[in-house]
Amino acid sequence: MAKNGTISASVIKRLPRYYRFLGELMKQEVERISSRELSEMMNLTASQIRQDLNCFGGFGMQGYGYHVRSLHEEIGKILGVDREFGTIIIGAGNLGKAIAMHINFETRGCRLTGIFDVNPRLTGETVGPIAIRHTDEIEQFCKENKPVVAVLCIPKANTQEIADRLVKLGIRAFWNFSHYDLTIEHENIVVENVHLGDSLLTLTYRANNNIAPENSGNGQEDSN
Amino acid sequence: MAKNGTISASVIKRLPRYYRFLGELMKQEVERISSRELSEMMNLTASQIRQDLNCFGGFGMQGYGYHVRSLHEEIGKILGVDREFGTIIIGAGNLGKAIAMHINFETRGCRLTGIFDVNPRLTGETVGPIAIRHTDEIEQFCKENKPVVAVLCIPKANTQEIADRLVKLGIRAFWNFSHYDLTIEHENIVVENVHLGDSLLTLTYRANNNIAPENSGNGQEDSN
DNA sequence: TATATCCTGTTAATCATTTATCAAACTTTG
DNA sequence: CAAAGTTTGATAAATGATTAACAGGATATA
Repeated sequence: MAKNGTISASVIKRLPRYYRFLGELMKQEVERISSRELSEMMNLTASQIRQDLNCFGGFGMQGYGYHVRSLHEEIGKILGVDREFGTIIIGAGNLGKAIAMHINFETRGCRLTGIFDVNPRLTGETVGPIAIRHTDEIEQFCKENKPVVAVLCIPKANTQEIADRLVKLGIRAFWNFSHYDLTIEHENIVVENVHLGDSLLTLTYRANNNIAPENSGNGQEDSN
Repeated sequence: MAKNGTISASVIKRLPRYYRFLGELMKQEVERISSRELSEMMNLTASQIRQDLNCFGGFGMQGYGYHVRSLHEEIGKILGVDREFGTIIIGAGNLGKAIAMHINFETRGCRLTGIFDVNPRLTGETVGPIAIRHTDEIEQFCKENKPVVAVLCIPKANTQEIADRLVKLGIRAFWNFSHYDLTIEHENIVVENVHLGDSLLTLTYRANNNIAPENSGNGQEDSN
């Protein structure tokens, strides 16, 4: 909550969503917006939006609101979308390929530079502009290209082993889609466990017990 | 928190993870486990585990702990894994196919019965055991098969329109992977917006500001 | 069987997050 | 330019979530 101190996880989770909505507003050539208007668009309270933004600095102006373009830019800086973290995908199965094609890494501070798979039959096949390499080449590749982010799309049995190996090669952020709860003891290494299966289960739970939960609004929920 | 009252979203989000860990313990033929042991495995406090489980009833026994098999079964019931919600995927691009192949719907109370895409070239192609149908067939299919869950893997421009159409056809739960914040005004309809892009952005934010956040432990984070 | 140990369910306390409030500051309008 | 209307940033209040504490009941052991 402090302007310099650590930002709470709840706030951080909302930042990308602010960034998206502001991007949309920019496309629609909206110049200014108040916390009240934005709150209506986003299904939040105006108070929360002001509180969140003030963790990072007073971007608004009384009687005016927020300048859409500047706020978008500021949040972009906070999120680090201007960086170019080298990014590799481990596992070129259905999911690995889908993520390679579906996620716009560039607009999120990442540059996808390599895809790896243990299956030698896939070696050489291309996913978009990138050729699949064999897992044995990871060491060589990392020494040359110094990637920072690794996306894990591999079976759970191999996940911890591969992750430990990647830590030694300088990977500092793991985006883990494997059906396994990855933990890295090392400091300064961050992990995001996605667990799509868990996400589906919470959905079906809510579908079952669907007596319009008064607490969480109207049954919408975000996974982030 | 009340035993009958509404369960908080925070608790619900943890249930699938409990379910997974208990499943693993069963595989390892562990018969009983205490909240303390489980808390060490899962990186939670024992207190939280007991608190969470007690939202649903006293499954444990003093001096003994929890019977792994029974607890697994109970949580399964709560999550509704025994149900068979008919499930369809809309959009058979990379992501739609990957989800069809990668997610075990059966073990999560869902039965995947149809995949649809607007692209007529994909019609007839199979994904696992399921043939892709053209989007025009959705109406007919829903009348005959009464699916309840829809997985949206389509561009954001079409998402709201398709969702509204599906609501009329009886869909009551949306698992939305499109780059769009879906909201359904209807009561008794639940939505889970996944937003993989946002998930990546929170990861890179944490990688940037990576001065070992004392609050959230050691930099591990779950998306659920 | 008696004793020491263990562990749950529950209540209380702490901590975190969200919402409400309001003075100060800017914009708009006549 | 003055008055009316907005809207922020900051602080306070309210709500929610997590952790701690502990009595009561079960197990394990000798």
